[in-house]
Amino acid sequence: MNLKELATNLGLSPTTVSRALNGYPEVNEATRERVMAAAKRHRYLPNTRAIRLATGRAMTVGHVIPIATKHEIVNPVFADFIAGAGETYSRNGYDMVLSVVPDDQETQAYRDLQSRGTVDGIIVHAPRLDDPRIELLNDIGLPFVVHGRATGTKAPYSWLDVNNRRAFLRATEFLLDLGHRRIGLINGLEYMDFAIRRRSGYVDALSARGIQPDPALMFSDEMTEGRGYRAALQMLNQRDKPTAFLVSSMISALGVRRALDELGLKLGRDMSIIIHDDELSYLRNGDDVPIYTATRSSVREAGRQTAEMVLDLIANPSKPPQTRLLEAELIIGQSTGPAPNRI
Amino acid sequence: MNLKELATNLGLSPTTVSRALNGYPEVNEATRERVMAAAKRHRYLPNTRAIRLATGRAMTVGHVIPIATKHEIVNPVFADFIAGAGETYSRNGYDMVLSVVPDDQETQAYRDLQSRGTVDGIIVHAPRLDDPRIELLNDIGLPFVVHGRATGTKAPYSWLDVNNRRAFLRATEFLLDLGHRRIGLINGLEYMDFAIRRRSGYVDALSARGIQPDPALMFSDEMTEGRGYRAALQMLNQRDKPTAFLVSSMISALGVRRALDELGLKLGRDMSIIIHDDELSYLRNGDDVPIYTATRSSVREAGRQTAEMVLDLIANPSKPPQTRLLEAELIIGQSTGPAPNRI
DNA sequence: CCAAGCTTCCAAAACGGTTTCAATCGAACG
DNA sequence: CGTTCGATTGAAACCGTTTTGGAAGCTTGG
Repeated sequence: MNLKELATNLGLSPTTVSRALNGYPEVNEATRERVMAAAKRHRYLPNTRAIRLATGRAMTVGHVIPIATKHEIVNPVFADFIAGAGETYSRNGYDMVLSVVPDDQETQAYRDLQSRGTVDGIIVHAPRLDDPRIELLNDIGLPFVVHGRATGTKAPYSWLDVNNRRAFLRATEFLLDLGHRRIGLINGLEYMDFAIRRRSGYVDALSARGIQPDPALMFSDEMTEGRGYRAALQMLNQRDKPTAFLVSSMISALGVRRALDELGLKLGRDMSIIIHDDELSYLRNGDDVPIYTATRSSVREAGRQTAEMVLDLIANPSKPPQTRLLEAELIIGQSTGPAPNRI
Repeated sequence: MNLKELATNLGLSPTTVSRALNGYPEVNEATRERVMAAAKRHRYLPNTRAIRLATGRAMTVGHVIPIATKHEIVNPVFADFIAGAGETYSRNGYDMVLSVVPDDQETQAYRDLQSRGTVDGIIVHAPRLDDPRIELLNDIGLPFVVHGRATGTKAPYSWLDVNNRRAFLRATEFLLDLGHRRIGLINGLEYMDFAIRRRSGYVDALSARGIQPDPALMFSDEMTEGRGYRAALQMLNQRDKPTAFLVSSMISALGVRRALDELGLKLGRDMSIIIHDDELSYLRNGDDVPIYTATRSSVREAGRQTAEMVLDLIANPSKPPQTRLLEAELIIGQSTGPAPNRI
C-alpha cells in the first residue's frame, strides 16, 4: 500500500492525502479524518526511502565505530552510550546507523557518509590528541558532536564531555586527605583525550600539595582486566609501593582487585582504590551500597544528551557550536581508607 | 555533484554514466574509463537515498535492541556481536541501523521497519522461550536470522546458535570427572533460550551419573556482577555447600570471585569454577594462559556469520531457512581442580 | 452583480538515481 | 548495394514521496 493507491482508494489526489497525513492546515478537517482513518485501516506507513529522497533529509544520525586494526578492542562503554543515544533518536523519529570500519579507513568513512547523503549528522567517538577528524568534519560541513574533547584542536566544534580533569583532581585530593602519598595511576591509553585530562587532574592535585609525580606510579594502557592486573602487580612489586590506586575504569579495576587478592591485600585497609564509574548497566558499582569509591558519570545519559545536541544542530545548522560539560560525582564507597602507617 | 551534472560535464547521458559506473558490459571501454576518471576527479558518490528509491532495496540490515522497561540492562555481549556483524556489512556495502525501543513496543518496531521499507532484513537478538517475534516476522515476510534459537517455536526459521546444551553438558562432565558432586549453576534468566539449554545440559549430565539435580544449587538471574556475587554467597552459606560452580558469563563470574575472596576461598583449590566465555574484547579470559576453565565461543565471530547469513537470505529470498550451530571449545584453565575431600 | 479573497483540492514538477525501450552507426553478410 | 547484426548511446518512464503553482467553487464586500 502506497500513497497513490491510498489516494485513488479515497478518490483524492496524492497531494491532498500527503498533506492530510502531515498535518498541513489547508485540508478540510472532514477529509483529514477520512484520510487518517483509511491510512490506519490499510496500515499505511509512508516509505522512508521516498521521503528521504523527496525531502533531502536522511533522518538518520551516523556513528562511526573504528576498529583498531592491531588490537581489536571494542570500547566497553560503547554499548551503553549507544543505548542512550538510541533512546533519543527513537523519540524523535530518527534512525541510527553504525559504521564499523578499520581505523585507517575512518576519514574515508566520514566522506562517504557525507557525499552519499546517508546521514544528516554524526557523533564522533573516542577523540584523541589533535584529532584530525574534527578538522575534516568541519571541512566537509557535516553537523557533528564529539563525545569528549580533543586537546590541541583550536577550531571550534560541538562536544559533550565529562569533566575528567576535575574528577581525578578531586579523587586524588580525597586520597591525599586520607594520608596517602604514593598513589598509583592506572590510566587509559594516553593518546585518548580523556586519559590525558585525567592524568592532568591527578598530577595537578599532587603538585598542589608539593608532591612530585613519580613516573613509576603512572600507567597508561588499554582498559582491560588483564592490563589492570599487570599494572597493579608491577607497581606493587616495586620497593616503594603505592598505598592507593586511581583507576580509570571499572574493567581495569577488576584486574587490580585480582592482583590484590593474589598478594593477600585487603581492599580499603591495605590498599585504597578509587575508580571512574561510567555506570555501565551490566557492571554496577554495587547494587545499593557502592563497592568502590568512585568518580561517577553515566555514559548512558551522556549518550542521550549528545544525541539531543546533534539533533538540535541538524535542525539549526546555522547555530554556533554547542558544548556541554558534565561534572562527575564523587561517591564514597568501601574501597578507600586511611593510608596504612609506614614503618 | 550529482549524476546529471557529471553527465552533462562529460557530454554524455545520465544513462551511460550510470551504466559505466555500475560496470554494465554494454558501455565502451574507453568511455567507461573517461567516466570513472571524471567521477574520481569530482569526488562523485551516488546518493544513497536515490539509489534506494530507484532500486527498491534499502541496502540496510536492522537490529532491534529492546530496552527492558523495568531493569534497563544492555546486554554486554551486544557490543562485540555488533562489531562482528558490522564488519560483514561494511565489506558488502550494507548499512546497519540500530533501533533502540522499549521492549513492549518491539513488535511495532518490526512492523514499521518492514512497511516503511527502511531495511531489507533484520537480526533478532536474545530469543526467548516461545518467542512471538519469530511468528510475527514470518508473517510480515521480512528476511531475518535469529542469534540463538527459540525453544517451543515450531515454524521453521533461520538461526545461528552456539551449542549451549552440549557446552554445559561437557563442562558438567568435566567437573564430575574431577570428583565434584555438588555443582552450583549460576545461570542467566531462564526465559532466555540460551539459559534454558545450558540448564538442560547441566541437568542431563548430572542425571546421566545418577545425581539428582538440587534446586538449591540452581540460580537464574540477570548476568551482572552483583547477581553473581549474591548467588554464590547464598549457595556458599548453605549447609551442604557446592564444591564447584558453573557460571553462565564472565561478568557473573566476577561477582562469584568476589564472594570467594570474601570467604577466603581459593579458586581452583577450595572451589572450582567453569564459566562460559564469549571472548568479549575487553574482558579476555587471561591474555595468554586462560584464567578460568571455560566453554568458549566468540560472539564477535557469531556476529560476522549471522550477518553473512542474513545477507545471503536477502540475496536469495526463496531459499529455505538456514541454520548454523557453532560448537563451544572447552578450555582448561586454572580455576578447576579435584574436588576437596569431604569430611 | 462583479471583483476580490478564502478554502480546498489537484496536476505536475521535483528529488537523484536505475532501467526499459529504442535509435544510431559501422561492420559484416549475402 | 541493401540488409542484418552487434556495439554503443540516449530518451523517457519509474521508484514513492513532497512541494510548487494553479484552479475551482464559495463567500464576502462594494
